[in-house]
Amino acid sequence: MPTTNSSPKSKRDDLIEVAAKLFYKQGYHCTGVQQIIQEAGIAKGTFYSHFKSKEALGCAWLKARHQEWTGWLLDSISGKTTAKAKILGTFDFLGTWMQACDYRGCAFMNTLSETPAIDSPLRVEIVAHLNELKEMMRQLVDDHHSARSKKERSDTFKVIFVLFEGALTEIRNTRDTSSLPAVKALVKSLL
Amino acid sequence: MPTTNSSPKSKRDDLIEVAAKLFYKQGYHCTGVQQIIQEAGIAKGTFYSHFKSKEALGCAWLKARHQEWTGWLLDSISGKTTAKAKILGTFDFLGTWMQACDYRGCAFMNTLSETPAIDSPLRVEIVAHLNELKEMMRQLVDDHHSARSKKERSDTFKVIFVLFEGALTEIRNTRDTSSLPAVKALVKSLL
Amino acid sequence: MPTTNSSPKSKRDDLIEVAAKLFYKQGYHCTGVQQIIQEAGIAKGTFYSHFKSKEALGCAWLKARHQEWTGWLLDSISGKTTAKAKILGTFDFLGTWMQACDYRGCAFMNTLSETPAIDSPLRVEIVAHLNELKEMMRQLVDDHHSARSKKERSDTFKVIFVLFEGALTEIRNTRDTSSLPAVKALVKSLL
Amino acid sequence: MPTTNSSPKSKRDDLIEVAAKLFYKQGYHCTGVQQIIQEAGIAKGTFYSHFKSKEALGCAWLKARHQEWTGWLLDSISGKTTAKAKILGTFDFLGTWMQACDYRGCAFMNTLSETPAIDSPLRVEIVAHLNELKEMMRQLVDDHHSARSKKERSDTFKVIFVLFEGALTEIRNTRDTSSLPAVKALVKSLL
DNA sequence: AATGAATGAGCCTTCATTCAT
DNA sequence: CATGAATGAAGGCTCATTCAT
Repeated sequence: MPTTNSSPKSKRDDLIEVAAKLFYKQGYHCTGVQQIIQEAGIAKGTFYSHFKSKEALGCAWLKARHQEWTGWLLDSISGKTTAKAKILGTFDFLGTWMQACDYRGCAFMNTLSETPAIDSPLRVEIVAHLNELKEMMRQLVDDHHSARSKKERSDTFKVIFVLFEGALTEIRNTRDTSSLPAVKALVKSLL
Repeated sequence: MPTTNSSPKSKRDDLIEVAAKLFYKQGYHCTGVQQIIQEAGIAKGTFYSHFKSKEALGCAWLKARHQEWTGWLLDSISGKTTAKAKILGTFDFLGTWMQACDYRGCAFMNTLSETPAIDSPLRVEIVAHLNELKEMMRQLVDDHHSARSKKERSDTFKVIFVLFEGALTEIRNTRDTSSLPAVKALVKSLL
Repeated sequence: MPTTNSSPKSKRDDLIEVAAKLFYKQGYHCTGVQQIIQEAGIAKGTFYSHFKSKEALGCAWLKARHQEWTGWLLDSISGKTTAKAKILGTFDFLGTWMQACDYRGCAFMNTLSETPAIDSPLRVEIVAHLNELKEMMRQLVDDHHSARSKKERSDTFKVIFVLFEGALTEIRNTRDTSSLPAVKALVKSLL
Repeated sequence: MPTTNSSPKSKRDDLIEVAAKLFYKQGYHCTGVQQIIQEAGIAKGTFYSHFKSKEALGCAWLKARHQEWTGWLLDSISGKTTAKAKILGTFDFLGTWMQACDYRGCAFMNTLSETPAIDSPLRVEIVAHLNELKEMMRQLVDDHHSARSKKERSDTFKVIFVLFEGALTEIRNTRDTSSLPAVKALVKSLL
């Protein structure tokens, strides 16, 4: 995601950008503040003038990541004209994106795995992201199946969302997208 | 997985047992060797006479975890007489187990999230587990659909496995099993 | 020590005022420049345009504190008409002031405890304060015992000053003024 | 205070010994863990295997200091045969000791100045020391004035203790023992 | 004067691991 | 096998100070 305007990036943005790369690739706990500031070419003190803690940077990263990733997803389906096509498009996006990210998977789910403490501030961002993604897909299903009963729509949405999460997980685990066509075919049959 | 004989547990087993609890609950990187030996009541040196590194303990944990978890799964479906009932039973198991483990999810997938390095020794255990689980389920689908074409069986298996991984992920993320009935109904419709 | 005119306080004075509160309450080394400027609502750069270092602020604080505290002491005995009454009054002041300051004790002695280096600039202010206080009390004793020999006056002053410092210390240590009456009675017997 | 036997000192004792020197000379907050381990020739990790924090070392130091200093005091008056001589001896000790310690004063009072927080663990040790010293002197006064009323003994003790604390403070402040003879003479007159 | 971003040495503490006993 | 003292690199974070605006 290149910045759209040519305004000079702030150090804060530099830090988030570097952290995004490292947290995502190496994991949150395997990435030290030291490495982040080193790769960003920024002093220790500067880091802590922008973020009160590593955790605060983690939250800022997840907030930014939510915007970025949601943008990618929406962009990828913006050309589709029907809700059904959009839903199917999200599964195509899954394959494309996972290959592009070297099969690292969902930043939010990965960070949730690393941060089981139920009161972690990171969890707030994670849950917010997952909920928003969920609502986005629920809306698409509702749009497509507007004629059906609430219960039917809800169940359809539930399994499609589980298929989305499952496909993501499977591709991450195996570094292989070969399950995707069958999954997509099943989704199609549900719509 | 209880030990089959009544011999006193070795220190090595004590360490794995304590590590299992802590790695699973807190995460691999958030759990220090110090905490493990402390809670196991074992000396530092003794630890390193049994495991050459924390990573080696991690591998031993995952090996043991594979046996334990697979045992739970097989036990839970051993009463079923048909392949179809066994497959559906795995989804019931999912709900029961996830509630019992406080929604922490799959030790292997969580550890994969924490340890993205592709050459990590932990990854070997993770991949082995996931592959064995996959083969187990593939066998069940093959047994059930023995009359169908290889391609059909393969596709059915793929989507069921994705549904299994997806349901697991969804329950972990939301600490809620309410997606499970719809997922199970879909699986049933596929068999 | 209120400012004698009604001009708005300068930032410099704000800084000294905030520092006074924090240095006294928390100790000199436990109080950071950051906290001072934050509570004063003043920028980092502004701080260093007024004081070349934290130590310089410390000196300014002690200078101001000397004026303030000496003012309190003099005010408290200004109503007394004899030297003897004034001397006894200083011990009454001790009790009143120590209770008011929550038994934190003498800013100068406390800072001396924190700053043992013999060439510390802070020490200059501390010694100056203690000397001036000493001369003030010596004058009172001289006034009262003007008929006695120099040696006698000097010895009387010495023990009274030691009793003053001792009472201050004792009240600080115990957060309790119950030694004061006995001390005051002894002082009275010496005059 | 040299160790009386030739047993090899433990690293823990080395650390306390080095810390004692540095905390006393430079102050608690001006002395870093780094400097302590460096001068003790001990690794970081070793430090924290002996003390869970710098504060814990501080407490251990004060505990040891209490024994050491009390020993010095008792030794210095053990040759005296009467309570009166012992009391007067404590003031002689004051002068001797203060010159020997380069007028740094009482480790406990200095540390109290640095650590105003009322719930500091260091304060527990400080208060314990001051109380024990107080009881020691109260006992001497009681022994000497056993014929007098409780109130009389209490008041005498109070002023003598204040004189002790005051003399200590005055010598520390001025790096000069010249007040001591007059103080000692006054104490003598009270006994 | 005034600002506040930027600095980097230093803070206390924890880490996984080694080694002599 | 078992011990636990010892290691030192690295962890996250705060410090007093500088400097371009």
